[in-house]
Amino acid sequence: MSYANDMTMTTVSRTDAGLASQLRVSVMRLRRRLVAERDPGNDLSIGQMAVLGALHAKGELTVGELAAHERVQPPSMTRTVGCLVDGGYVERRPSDADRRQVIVAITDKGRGTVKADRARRDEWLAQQLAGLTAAERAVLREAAPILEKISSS
Amino acid sequence: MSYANDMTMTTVSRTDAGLASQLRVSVMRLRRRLVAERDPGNDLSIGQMAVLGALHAKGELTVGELAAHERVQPPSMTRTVGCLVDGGYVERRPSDADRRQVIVAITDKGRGTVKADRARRDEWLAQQLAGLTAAERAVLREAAPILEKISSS
DNA sequence: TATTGTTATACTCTATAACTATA
DNA sequence: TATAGTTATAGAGTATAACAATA
Repeated sequence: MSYANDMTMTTVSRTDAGLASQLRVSVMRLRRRLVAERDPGNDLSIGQMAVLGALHAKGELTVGELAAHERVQPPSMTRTVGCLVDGGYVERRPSDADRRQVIVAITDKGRGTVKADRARRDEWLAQQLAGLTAAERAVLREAAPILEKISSS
Repeated sequence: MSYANDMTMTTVSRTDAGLASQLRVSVMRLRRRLVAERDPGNDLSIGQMAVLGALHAKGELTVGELAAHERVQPPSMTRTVGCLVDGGYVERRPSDADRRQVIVAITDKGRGTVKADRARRDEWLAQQLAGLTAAERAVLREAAPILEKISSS
């Protein structure tokens, strides 16, 4: 990658502007495909799966925390959580520390659903990756943590 | 990248399964950030912007072509196009070849909106890219077309 | 009095079904 | 008769406003 070091500052900037465009389009398009490859045996909506995913990662969260995490208003989260409770994917209980708060916890069924859904998406993506060259896969292996770094900063 | 060639088939598969997971999470998260960085002076919905983007790229399309492109039913596209017409972003006219078809064409205002919206997203992304090392940017420059290839296959 | 969450209600987006115009 | 698009109507998801319980 030594050629990058030979560029002037102006050239690097211009190239990066193009990179931003290209990367945005690539990411948007790939995400669309990944969403389309959702588990058909899974009747939960995108929003419900997002909440379940957050709970799978963080264990337990209050309704307010979930609303903030998903950037949604509290009443919307109340509704979403209600659907998940009805389906047996999560359980709801009042907090001991502050009895106004409601703690939402994922159930075993919920964990299973998250894992199955992810496996389904990964299966499609892994097939696509298998169609690449080893060098291309190596590039993506390097790129993934960089994309992650960009998102969380 | 010669190490990949030394791996057994099983090892490669196992590694790629992990890569699929990692890549999926990275792409999903980055897309969420990019969507959040939409132009606040732009009151068009995500779906409307997607249609405008398609027209910006392809010039003119019929309602049916737009519906197929956005994977939406024709009545939904009729409605979306109607909103865009009301806002002056696109124009609608019957096809000369087949008078049942309705051709939708983007206006100058529509083109301006697409460019402003993309500039806004690219601005945020370019800032993030500027915080990377030259080597990391080089990796992303290689990765973008590979992500594109995966999506369209 | 302020905060957490819920209920009531309305709006947006998309879908299916029925219809009109053209091929 | 088949196709392109529209209109009518319904369902899912989310928002704001008003309210109940707790701090």
